[in-house]
Amino acid sequence: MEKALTKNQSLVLAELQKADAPLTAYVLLDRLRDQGFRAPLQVYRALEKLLESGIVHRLESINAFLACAHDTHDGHHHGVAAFAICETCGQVDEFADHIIDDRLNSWTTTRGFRPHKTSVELRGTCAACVAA
Amino acid sequence: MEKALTKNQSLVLAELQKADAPLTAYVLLDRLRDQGFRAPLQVYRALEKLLESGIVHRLESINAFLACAHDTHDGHHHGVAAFAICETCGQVDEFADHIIDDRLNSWTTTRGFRPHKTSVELRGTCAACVAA
DNA sequence: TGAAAAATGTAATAACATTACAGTTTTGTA
DNA sequence: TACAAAACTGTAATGTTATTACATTTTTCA
Repeated sequence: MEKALTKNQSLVLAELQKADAPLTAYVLLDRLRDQGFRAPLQVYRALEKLLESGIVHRLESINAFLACAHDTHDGHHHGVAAFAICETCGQVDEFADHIIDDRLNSWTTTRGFRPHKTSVELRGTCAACVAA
Repeated sequence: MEKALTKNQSLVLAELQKADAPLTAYVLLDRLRDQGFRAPLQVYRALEKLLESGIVHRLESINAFLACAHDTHDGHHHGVAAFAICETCGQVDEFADHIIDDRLNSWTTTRGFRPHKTSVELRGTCAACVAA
């Protein structure tokens, strides 16, 4: 069942959803000052919950956060999310590849490794910026 | 052709090679104080070069650095490196999977995305720590 | 040999994240 | 519905990771 979001969680999520690129915690803080945010922890705590429920992703390679591109209303897993991050324009493309999933599962199963959090991130230049 | 390492680069690499787990920049700094290191930048600058040449990897998800597990004497690429990071004992297993490579290449080629740096990181619990 | 490129040293600061402590709101249930 | 537990919030301080700025030295190589 869907857990309702608290006020701070909703505010953080809304900012991420209206942004067209990932935001850092401190940018979120700045953008939420008008809504009463005063300290980093307010942002980090909200993010923590949003990350847990998978509504938001953290891009490890750039310390930034992004609303999940998929419809989150359905509860199903869509495997490991991969991200193509354009270092020029900041746009991020989220995708899933079940074969990559399979390969990673195969590796972890064989080795007895219990994955907790997996990240696949490509940093580079998107087609539009390559053309420009 | 192989570029010779400078003094600072050699010192940083040697520390990483003698460590049995990834080290952060500031841990490296502490361990190299006796060799004359005084400031973070000395570490970061050495790391920058070591990362460029692929002798060292950066683990994005834990902000730490690791000497490459492969023989670096041969100049060949071994595709994208994947890392299984045990959050309990800190040990890291580096592996490569050419099928994952293929899938990522396929995605980037199709989309016209030019990858600059790719990271695949699994954080979790290794077999030994699961057993314990 | 001498100019350009690369590397180094040091200080200061920026960017990202957590700990500690105090208080409030929500939730579930006796 | 009262009330205890759990979750959430607020604030300050601090810890951790990385970069900018500036001055100097060393290496490279034409």
